[in-house]
Amino acid sequence: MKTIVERKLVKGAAAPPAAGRAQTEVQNEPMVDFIELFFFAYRDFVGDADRLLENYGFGRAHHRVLHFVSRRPGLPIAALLDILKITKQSLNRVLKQLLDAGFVEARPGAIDRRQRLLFATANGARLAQELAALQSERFRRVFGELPPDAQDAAADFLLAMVNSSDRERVRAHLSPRRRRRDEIA
Amino acid sequence: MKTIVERKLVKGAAAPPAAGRAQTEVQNEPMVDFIELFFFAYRDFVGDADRLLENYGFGRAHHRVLHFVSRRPGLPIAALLDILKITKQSLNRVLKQLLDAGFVEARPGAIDRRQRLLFATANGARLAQELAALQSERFRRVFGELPPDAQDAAADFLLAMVNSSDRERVRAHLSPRRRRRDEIA
DNA sequence: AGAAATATGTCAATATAGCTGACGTAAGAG
DNA sequence: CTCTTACGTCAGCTATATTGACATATTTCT
Repeated sequence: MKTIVERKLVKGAAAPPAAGRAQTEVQNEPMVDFIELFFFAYRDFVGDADRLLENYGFGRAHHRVLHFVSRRPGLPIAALLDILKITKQSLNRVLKQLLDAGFVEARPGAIDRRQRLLFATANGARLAQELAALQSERFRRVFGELPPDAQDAAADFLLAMVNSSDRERVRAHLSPRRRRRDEIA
Repeated sequence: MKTIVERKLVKGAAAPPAAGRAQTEVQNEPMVDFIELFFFAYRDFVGDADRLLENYGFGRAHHRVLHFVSRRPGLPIAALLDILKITKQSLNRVLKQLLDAGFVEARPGAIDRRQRLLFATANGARLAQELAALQSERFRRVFGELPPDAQDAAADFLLAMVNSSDRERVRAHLSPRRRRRDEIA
């Protein structure tokens, strides 16, 4: 029986079809490097935590929720949804698992009792810290290999990459030392 | 006070192991900032392309395949799997759609005819370029807002973030100008 | 007070992107 | 001629996301 493979193959391998391609913009070219670098860097960055999370039966979604809840104690649901840019239905499955497992807890808001404010439990904080330690190792290695000003440069670069609509909010949650860096603007 | 800003990489120079607990504590804190910055930066970076891809009925998976096929004409399946770190079954669904849609084509290898070498078609190259242009815009804005040396600093940073096992291969695919930057072995 | 808006939960159906395991086939390598 | 490699494919499963509809408190507005 003839396979689909044979049908799809183009007979007589010769020159690539789009042979004369893409000399279009010279200034465009170097940015393609960044697209690729960013992909690989992020791929390996998240890969670290993934292995640890498996031991707990959690995935990346749980990691993100736990991270932000632990970093922003008392975070309301709506704020978390806005950070993650997902729907409440998506969040709910993951959040419920974290609540059931006792890594996160929710308390009704004191001012607005419709809100459920999220907090990491002791266990949750411990796991969050374990995960952060793992990923911090990578950053520490990286900055150990680079000149001393690389940390500030990287922080500036990453912050600039964020959509301007969210940039100030992201910056507001950096540690005070780093946040102060470009308040001179 | 900093004396000289050394831009060259300190290769293989093992970072000093934790000198003291107090310092570890201090160094730990800012890294959490980077974890968060990296998340937000990547979230918005990929968000750009997602909107364009919807018009074609494609997702991120298609984007990644198209990107690497277009950047590495004649890429064999196995190499693509290794780059993406996914299984062939996962790749196959996505790749088949790109083949059927005429954005990618496969030719048997000239040396090893078991291989299917992947190429972007003219249409595929056009879409890849459109996507790259979109994402390049963000980088161009970012580097427009930062000092002139930020571009090299960002490239060094991102490359250092990649697992050492893949770093040389990633670097080998950078544009020659950038690749030459730290060939000082 | 009553209506409207808000914050959240939930049910159902669906899409996408990944996975493991098992099996098949053509072609290179020993 | 066997073994291995490079790939395709079937089947079934999981994780993460989506849209749409509806329910329930609680706050806010008129």
